[in-house]
Amino acid sequence: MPELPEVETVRRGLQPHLEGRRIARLTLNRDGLRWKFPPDLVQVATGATVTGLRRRSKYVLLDLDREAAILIHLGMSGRMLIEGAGLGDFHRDPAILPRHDHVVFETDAGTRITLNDARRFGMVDLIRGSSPLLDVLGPEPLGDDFTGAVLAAAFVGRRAPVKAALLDQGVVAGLGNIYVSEALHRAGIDPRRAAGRIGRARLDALVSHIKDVLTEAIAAGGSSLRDHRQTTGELGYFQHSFRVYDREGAPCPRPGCGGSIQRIVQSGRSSFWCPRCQR
DNA sequence: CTCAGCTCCTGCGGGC
DNA sequence: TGCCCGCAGGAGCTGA
Repeated sequence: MPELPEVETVRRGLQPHLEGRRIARLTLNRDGLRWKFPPDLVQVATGATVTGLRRRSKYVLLDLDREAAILIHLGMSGRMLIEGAGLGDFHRDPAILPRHDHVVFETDAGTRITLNDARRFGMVDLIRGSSPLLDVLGPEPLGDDFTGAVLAAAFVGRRAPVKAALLDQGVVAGLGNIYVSEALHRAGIDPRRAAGRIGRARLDALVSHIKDVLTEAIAAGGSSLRDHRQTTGELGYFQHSFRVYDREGAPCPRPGCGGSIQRIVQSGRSSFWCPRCQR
């Protein structure tokens, strides 16, 4: 499901239900996801008040009124569902199976917030101050400190394809398979090109297109692939704005290009691009 | 250090 | 209709 825009959409959906609320109960329905849950998670969370929700890369962080924060990563298939008092007729999609409800928060407002993750690639951790998971991350792509100069420095000497380099969360934090393809198409860059062999002007443009596509996707409530929903159950609609992702064989949307979208596999993952206008 | 491949896990859609 | 295969939004780990 989630790249940066989807995670930001989740954070915004959770915020009114968690910020300033006390966690009345935390229920773990298994001993972990990708990794085991920390042993003191329930004890630390129970009774704590959530003072704020942050996002870093694809992580959501729930700051608690004690020296700790709950870190959540949704992996590939994680979803946060909000149900309960005062939320009207929340219709739970029958495709979201209750057997994958792994973590359930209940707040003092009577709201139930459930992490459902079929593939269990997600993570829930408790962090004090920093965390090795966060320490390795590069700059936020929407931050002022993510610039063409920074990207150029990160790409020096790198012979990996730019597609793979942009998926490296240590280079820039939060891009995933969809938005990398979209940004490279907008920038007119061949995804196979060695990262270290892209000129500075083109990197400046690439940075600008990355910011644009992420900003547009957040404004649209993210992308809904398969049955991913926002926390409210509504669909994000940015998938209708994809120019290349999952559009193999479609005409290139760049005006006057006339090419057609191709799918190739790089490091085991699909890339979508137009061989005519991406060089 | 860098990089490609493998791995974790379940569900779904397409092809036969 | 039913089964099998490939593929899916991530990212840590391994070994070359």
